[in-house]
Amino acid sequence: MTSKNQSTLAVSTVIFALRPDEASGLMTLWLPLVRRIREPHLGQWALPGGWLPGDEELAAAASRTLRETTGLAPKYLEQLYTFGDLGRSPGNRVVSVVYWALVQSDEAALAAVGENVQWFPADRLPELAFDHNRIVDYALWRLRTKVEYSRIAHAFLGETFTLAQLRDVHEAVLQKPLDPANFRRTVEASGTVVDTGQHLAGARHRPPRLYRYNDSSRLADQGPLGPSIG
Amino acid sequence: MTSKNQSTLAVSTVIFALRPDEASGLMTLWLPLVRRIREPHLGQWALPGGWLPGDEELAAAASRTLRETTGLAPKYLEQLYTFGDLGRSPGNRVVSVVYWALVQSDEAALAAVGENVQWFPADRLPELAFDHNRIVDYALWRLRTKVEYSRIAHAFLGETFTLAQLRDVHEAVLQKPLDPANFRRTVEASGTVVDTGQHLAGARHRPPRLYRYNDSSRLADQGPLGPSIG
DNA sequence: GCAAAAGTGTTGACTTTACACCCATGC
DNA sequence: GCATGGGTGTAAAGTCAACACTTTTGC
Repeated sequence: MTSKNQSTLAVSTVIFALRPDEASGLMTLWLPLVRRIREPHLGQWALPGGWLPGDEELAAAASRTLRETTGLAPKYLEQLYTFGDLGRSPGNRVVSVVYWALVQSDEAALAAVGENVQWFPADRLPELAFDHNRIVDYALWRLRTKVEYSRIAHAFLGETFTLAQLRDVHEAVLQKPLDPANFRRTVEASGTVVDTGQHLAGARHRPPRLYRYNDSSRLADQGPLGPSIG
Repeated sequence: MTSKNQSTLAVSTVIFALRPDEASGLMTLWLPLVRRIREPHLGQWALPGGWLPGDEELAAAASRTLRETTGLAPKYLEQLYTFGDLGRSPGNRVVSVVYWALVQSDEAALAAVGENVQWFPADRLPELAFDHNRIVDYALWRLRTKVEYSRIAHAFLGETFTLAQLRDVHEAVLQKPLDPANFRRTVEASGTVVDTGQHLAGARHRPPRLYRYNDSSRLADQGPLGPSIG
């Protein structure tokens, strides 16, 4: 077991959701963490995950462990990186295949929260177990530098959405305001969304159009690797 | 060994070098493959790699296995993706952490070539063992869609180089001709290369300037993860 | 009508692209 | 001189950011 030629394989997931900041009211990124219930790092917060069974696909294992620990089912799931530094865990060396996931805001609200599962704002995290702070930093960087935002934004939203909602998502991820006029033109030109013809009434202003994500436009993303949706 | 909860960990590397195509004389991407000397897939060509020892860093293992099998030492080494599909290997499930590497053209010429190691043009490969064709496709896609070309180009070239050589690299990777005038301006504006003041004489035309790669400009690449150079 | 957000139009700044042209060397 | 690639200049086309302005709803 603790032989020189063995490493243990684990799967972890960084899960992002978008919800309003309690103080400012602005949409910000949050993520759920689980409290360690055994050594090492007992009591500290960590990313949800678990050991990889020999008969389960990597993405399926990521999906399952995060469902078991947090009750969440991701709309978007993609491999992030594999961390395997010798010193990242005391004792036997652990190689972790890490995924990153996005969940819808309303689903995130329903997620199990308790003594051992809690949401934290992505840029104000406590000190996490193992090298998990580093992992979250990298996941945040990937989220923000990802060119293909339409799919990401779609993962945060429902089936239909207004351009203002879509813009909110982009602004929250990029952490800067976007010009509504220019944003509209950019999105329309990209062809990643389709006008449903419907409008959203109720607000005390002109009813905005509802759009739907254009499924036929999701190529040229991961390249030859098909996009994995857990 | 063949327990339900065990997977075997391997490390493989896709190595690229740039060399002139025999027929056209144009620079194209080539990669070395090793012949399988045992089952499964005995006799087929495969990516260099090996099992991961429990006491070796991932990047170090990638570096070592490709040195042992091909004699090459990469100037650029980066993690590509982790492949772990259940059906990718007969028998026990194998999870492979795959790296991609770039080597200098002149060094590639010195590399061991024999019955069991051979170079192939990247876009005309034979049928490889396991899922290695898929892995190479993905590595090629990553190479071509990588925004940060200067470091990549530098990895293919020597310490000093002319802008024409640098342009050759870019043209080979992107597979399209580039305007020499505009290329020059773009590179000079980027600040990734420095004029050495020296010139390269001997050709029967105006002697081109020699440039050097600017080390202080290599940030904002992998983000929070430091670049690994094996 | 008024406020608020949806949605359209326009202009100037900047970037990219195409190509004309001069420069310095070997033969 | 002539051929060859190095290196410079420049104008048209295209892209992007800022912001004025019109439209449609709830109250």
